[in-house]
Amino acid sequence: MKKAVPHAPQTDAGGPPRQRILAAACELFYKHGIRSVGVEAVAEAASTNKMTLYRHFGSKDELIVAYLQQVAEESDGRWQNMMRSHAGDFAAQVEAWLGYVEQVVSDFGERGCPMANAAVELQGTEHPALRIIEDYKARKRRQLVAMLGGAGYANPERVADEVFLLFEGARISRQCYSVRECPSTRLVEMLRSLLESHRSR
Amino acid sequence: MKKAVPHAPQTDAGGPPRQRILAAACELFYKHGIRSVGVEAVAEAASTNKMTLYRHFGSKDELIVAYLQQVAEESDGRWQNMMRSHAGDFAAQVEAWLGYVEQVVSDFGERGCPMANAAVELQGTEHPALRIIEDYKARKRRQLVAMLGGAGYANPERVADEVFLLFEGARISRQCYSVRECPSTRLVEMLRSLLESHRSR
DNA sequence: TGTTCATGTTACTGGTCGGTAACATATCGG
DNA sequence: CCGATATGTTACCGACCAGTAACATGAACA
Repeated sequence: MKKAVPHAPQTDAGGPPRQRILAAACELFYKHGIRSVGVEAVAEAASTNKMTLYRHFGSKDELIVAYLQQVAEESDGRWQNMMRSHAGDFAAQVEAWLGYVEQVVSDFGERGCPMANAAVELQGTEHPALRIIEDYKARKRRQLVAMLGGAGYANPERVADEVFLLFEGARISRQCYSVRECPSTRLVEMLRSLLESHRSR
Repeated sequence: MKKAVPHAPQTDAGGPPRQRILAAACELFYKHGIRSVGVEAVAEAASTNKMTLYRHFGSKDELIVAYLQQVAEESDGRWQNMMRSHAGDFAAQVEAWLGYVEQVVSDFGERGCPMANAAVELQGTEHPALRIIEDYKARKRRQLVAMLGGAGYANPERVADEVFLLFEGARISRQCYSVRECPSTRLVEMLRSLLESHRSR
């Protein structure tokens, strides 16, 4: 097995240690995966040390949980901002979300959905983080259904599921394809025509 | 970190050691992930020992490569059988493939695409297995395009990509959702209506 | 000034894991 | 029967890693 992160870069950035540690964990866990990143590497990247890390997070498992909670919080916050800044205008909400999707899927640093990746790495265990992932995905689905329902789509659950699977598939595909061939480059246009074909009938 | 596979079950089954080892690796790597399964566990599950394993596979990395090659071989074989047994009848080929998808997605033991899972676990490294994954996915895409093109769909690349992302998304979702809510349960009907809407126009 | 509390530092433990050495056993072809 | 070749067995090494102990430092605050 190759080591994923031999010498962690100092992704410092100030702020209290707990915050720096969490930020470093977010970056490293996402980039290299949960299992292949050691707590020492996280502490180093946060410009601190293992002891301080363990004073804030009782164990690596707790840190993983905190990492996923952080991801969920950021994602939920982003969603709420998006919905609020187009409150009432459902079409604009959908459009804003498509913009976000476009951005995610074309990001060079895209390494898939952090939640899905974590689920893969923790499969077959009873890690408490799995609960967070499940809740997160269910919540995301509900949000999508609500938005599409508001926008007047006939079968919002059905459309949401389809949209969801496409997005999910696109993100995981970014790790399996050479950049040139990855079908995720056409995701947004797929979503557009999918939504078009389910337009409020 | 929780251990994923504390005591490997003896999934014996006869045959020469190399074959048993590979079979055990396939099962364990798929069930619990690559990183969390040790070579000792694989050897035990194959009713042999570490030394014999290392005589056939020079390292764990080689075993991982062999595992993914095996997965690819099986998948390619399945595809060819499916295509051959309905040679000439493209509609029947599509139908057979949908049957396969249905089976995969409703399998209780489904833990996502082994290739995609491996890609997640190896992200950020330069593991030789990544090459195999990339080739595999590109090949799968070509096969799908060929089948759909034969079946007379107007934009086979476009349809294939969409079908692909849906399938990929469905498989990864099985690891993120509680069984009841997983949108993958509706995958096949999604695929059907998607194909229907692109019917040879 | 002196106390307190968070943080830094070093060194360590115990366990796991990939990989190897050395030797024993078994099987099979000549 | 003999020797070659594959396999089993045991023990070990070195690296890594999660987690802890003990102590030093430094800053805020009374």
